[in-house]
Amino acid sequence: MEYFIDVILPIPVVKLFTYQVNEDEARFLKPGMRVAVPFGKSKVYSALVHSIHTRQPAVYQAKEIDHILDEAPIVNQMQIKHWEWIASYYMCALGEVYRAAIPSAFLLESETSVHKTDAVVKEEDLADDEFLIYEALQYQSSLKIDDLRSILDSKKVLSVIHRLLGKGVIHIEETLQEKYVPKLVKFVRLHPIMENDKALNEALDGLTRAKKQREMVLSFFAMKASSLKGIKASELIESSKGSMAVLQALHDKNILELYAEQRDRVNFEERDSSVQFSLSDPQQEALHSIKEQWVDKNIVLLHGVTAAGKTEIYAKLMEQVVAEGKQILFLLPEIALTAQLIQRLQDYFGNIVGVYHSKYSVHERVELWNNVLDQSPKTQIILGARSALFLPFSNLGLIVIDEEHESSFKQFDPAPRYHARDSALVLAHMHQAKALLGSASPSLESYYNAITGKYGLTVLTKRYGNILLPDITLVDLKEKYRKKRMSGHFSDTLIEAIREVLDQGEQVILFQNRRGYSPIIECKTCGNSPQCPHCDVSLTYHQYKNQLRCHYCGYHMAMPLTCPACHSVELDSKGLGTEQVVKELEKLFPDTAIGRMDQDTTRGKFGHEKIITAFEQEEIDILVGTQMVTKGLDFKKVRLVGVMNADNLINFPDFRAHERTFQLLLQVAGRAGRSQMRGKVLIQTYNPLHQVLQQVTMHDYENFSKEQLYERRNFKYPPYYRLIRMTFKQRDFNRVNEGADWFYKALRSSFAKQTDIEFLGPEFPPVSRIKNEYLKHILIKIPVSYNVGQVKNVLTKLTNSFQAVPQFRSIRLICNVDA
DNA sequence: AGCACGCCGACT
DNA sequence: GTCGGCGTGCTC
Repeated sequence: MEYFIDVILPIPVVKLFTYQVNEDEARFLKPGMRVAVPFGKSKVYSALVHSIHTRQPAVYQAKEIDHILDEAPIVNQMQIKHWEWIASYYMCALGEVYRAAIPSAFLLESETSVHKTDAVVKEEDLADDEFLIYEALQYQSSLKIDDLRSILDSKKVLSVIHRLLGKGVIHIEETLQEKYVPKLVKFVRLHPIMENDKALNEALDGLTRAKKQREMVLSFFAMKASSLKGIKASELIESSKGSMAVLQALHDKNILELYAEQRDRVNFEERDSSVQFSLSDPQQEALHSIKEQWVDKNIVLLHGVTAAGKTEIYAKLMEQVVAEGKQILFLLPEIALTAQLIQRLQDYFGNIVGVYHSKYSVHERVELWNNVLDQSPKTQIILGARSALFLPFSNLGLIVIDEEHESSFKQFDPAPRYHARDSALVLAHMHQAKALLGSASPSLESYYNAITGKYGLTVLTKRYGNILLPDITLVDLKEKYRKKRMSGHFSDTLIEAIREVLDQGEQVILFQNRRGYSPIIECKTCGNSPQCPHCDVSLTYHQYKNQLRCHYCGYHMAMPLTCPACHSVELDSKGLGTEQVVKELEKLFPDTAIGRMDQDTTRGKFGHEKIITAFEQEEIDILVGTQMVTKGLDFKKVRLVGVMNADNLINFPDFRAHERTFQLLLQVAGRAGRSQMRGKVLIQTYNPLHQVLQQVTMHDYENFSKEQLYERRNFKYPPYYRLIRMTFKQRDFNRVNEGADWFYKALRSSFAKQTDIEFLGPEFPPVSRIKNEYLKHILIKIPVSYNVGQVKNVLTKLTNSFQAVPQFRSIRLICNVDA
C-alpha cells in the first residue's frame, strides 16, 4: 500500500499538493502537523498536512517529503475549517490564509548553502568571480547566498553558482532552520565544591590580588542573602560593576557556576486583587440584558456611549466564562491596544491574560501560540489585534470585539483580505461560543443586524459616574474668515477656549486628520505642485527632514528652492498637517508644552507610550494628533478637544465617509471631560449645517443611523448589498483600460438575467497610479438575499478566462470581498 | 511566491 | 557579439 498526504503550501496557489510518505510516516502524521517538502527545483517549504490517504495521483509522480517538523499538530481541525471558510468567502488561496495565520517563525523556508567539493581545481580554469568564491570556501566550509552576494557585490550570484556547479567545484545544500529558539537566561550559583566552608575560604584567599573577582563574589553573597530567587548573571555583573569576563574567570576557577534556564518571553502578571470593578446600575442592567439575550441569540451588540464603562461589563462577562474553564478572545483594533487597557485587564485577571499583536516579536508569538494550543491557563484570555483570531483555540466560550465599527479590522493589502469581526463571528459559531460586539457608534452593518433581530442589542446611554456627555459646538470657518477672526488655521473661538482651559491647568487635545501628515506645496506663480514621478499624487512636505515625500511609494526629494516648473521662488504650502498645527500653536501659546502624536513621532516599540506618559503626567499641555489620539486613551484632565477641520473627513470620496466622520468625531469628542467637569468640543468646519455634523453635536446616533441606512438602501450599499471590488493593475495604461472593459462586458453578459446585481465602473480610483502601475476598479453590488457563493463561482470562472487572454495575462487582478 | 526558461535592448 | 532586462509558465 502506498501512502500520500495532501498539504497546504504557504503560496498563493489555490490547490493542495500531494506528496508521498511511507507507512510509518502515514501512521504518525496527523492533519495540522508541518512537514518539510521539496518544492520546485530547489526550494524546501514547511507545508501543513491537510489529509492523509492512499489515492495515488494519476497524472504525475508525487515527490517524497523531506521530514516531519512536529511531534503533534500545531493547528487544529477547527482552524483548518475556519481557514477554508476565509479562503472561499474572501476569494483567496488557502495557502495565503496559512501564511497569514501562523507566526512567521513556524514558516521555515529553506536557505541554500554552498559547500566545496573535494575536486582538485586549477586556478586558471576559473573566471575571476568564480575564483573569489572558490577562495572564500577555502576559509569557510559553507557560505550562504547572502554571503556570496556580499563577496561578489552583484546580483548575478545564481549564474556563478551554476557555472561552479558545472565545473564540479561546489555542491549545494538546502537547509531548513528552525527560527524559534527558546530564550535562555543565564543564572549564577555557587559551585558545589564550595559548599564546604574550608574550600570556600581557601578559594577566597586565592583572590586577594583579583580585586574585581573578589567584589563579585561578595556581591554574590549579598544578593543570595537578600533573595531566595535565582541570581541572574546580568544582575550580578551589574551590582558588582564587573563584567562577563570576571564572571567567566570565577567560573573557570570553580568558584561560581553558570547555568541556563529557559524563560517565557511573555511575562504574565500577577493578579492585583485590589482591582475591583464595581458596576453602576446602568452597567448592571446592561450586563443582565446581554446575558438574557444570549439565551436565544449568539451575538449581542453593546452600544454604549464613550466612557460608559463597557470594559467593566466585558470583564464581568469574561469572568463567568473563565470560571467555566473556557477560552476567551478579546479583539481590538491595533491602535486601541494601548498599555492603559492591557494593564487594566491584566490587573483584574492576572496571569491568565495573553497579549498578541504586531509589536510582539516572532518568538513571543510562538510561545503564546503554544500556550493556547496546550490550553494553558496562562492564555485562557487572549487580548489581541486582528491576527489573534488565528490562534489555535479549541475551547472558545466567548469572543468580544471592542470598537466593532473600526475599519482597520478589515485587512487590505496582502490577501487574505478578511474582516476580523466577521471572521471572528464565524469562528464563534464554529465553537458554539457567544459573541459580543461593542462600540460607541456601531457600524451600520452591525446595527442593522441588531435592529432586524439577527443580533441582540443592549444600549448604554449614560456615561460612567453620570459624567455629562461633552458639549459639542460647531465653528463656522466661512464666517470666521469673512470676519477676519482667524489666526492661521485657528478661529478666535478655539483660541479662547484653549486659553481658558490652560489657565485652569487643564489639558487640550487637537485633532487634525490629515492622512498625509504634512501639506502640499504649491507655486504661487504658476500653480504647479510637485508630483510623484511614480504615482498619481502630489508630494507632501515634511519639515523635519526638509523634503518632499510620496506616501504611496516612499519616493522623496529635497525640498526645492524654486518652483520646478517656472522657477519662481514663491512656494506656498497648501493643506494642513499636524506639524503645521504645532508650529502655529507655538506662536499662539509660546510658553506651553506641546506634543505631537502621529506616525512620525510614534515609531519604535515604545514611541507611543512615551508620548502618552508625558501627556498623562502633564508634561505636555496640548496634544496634537491624528486618528491615533482617538482610540482607547483615557486622560483625566482633558477638558477641551478641538477638531481643526471636519470637512476633509466628510468629503472623502467613499460611501462610508459619513459613517466614518460620525464615528471619528464622537470618538475624539469622547476624550473630553472624563472626570467631573463637563468636557467641551469645538469642531471647525465650512459646512456647519451638514446633517451628519449636526447629528454629532446632538450625540444623535439614532437619527444618524436611520438616515444613513436609508441612503445605503437607496444607493445600493451595505448592509443591503454586498460589495466585491475587482482591481486591475498593470504598468500599461491602455492595457488596463482594455482589460477592465473586457471584464466589465463579460460580467454584464454573465449576469444578464440577474438584473438586481449592479456593476459600477470600470473607473479610476482617486489615486490612479501607484508605483508606476495603473489601477482601475469595477465594483459589483449583490443584494444580500443572493447566494453570493454562486456569484463568486462565476467570478472565478471569468477571472480564469480573463487570464487566458494573452494580452491580459500580465494584468494583476485583485478581488476584495466586502471592500 | 519563487524560480527557470526564453526572447529583445545597451554595453564590455 | 554578450549580459541581463522581465514576460511566461510551472510547481505535487
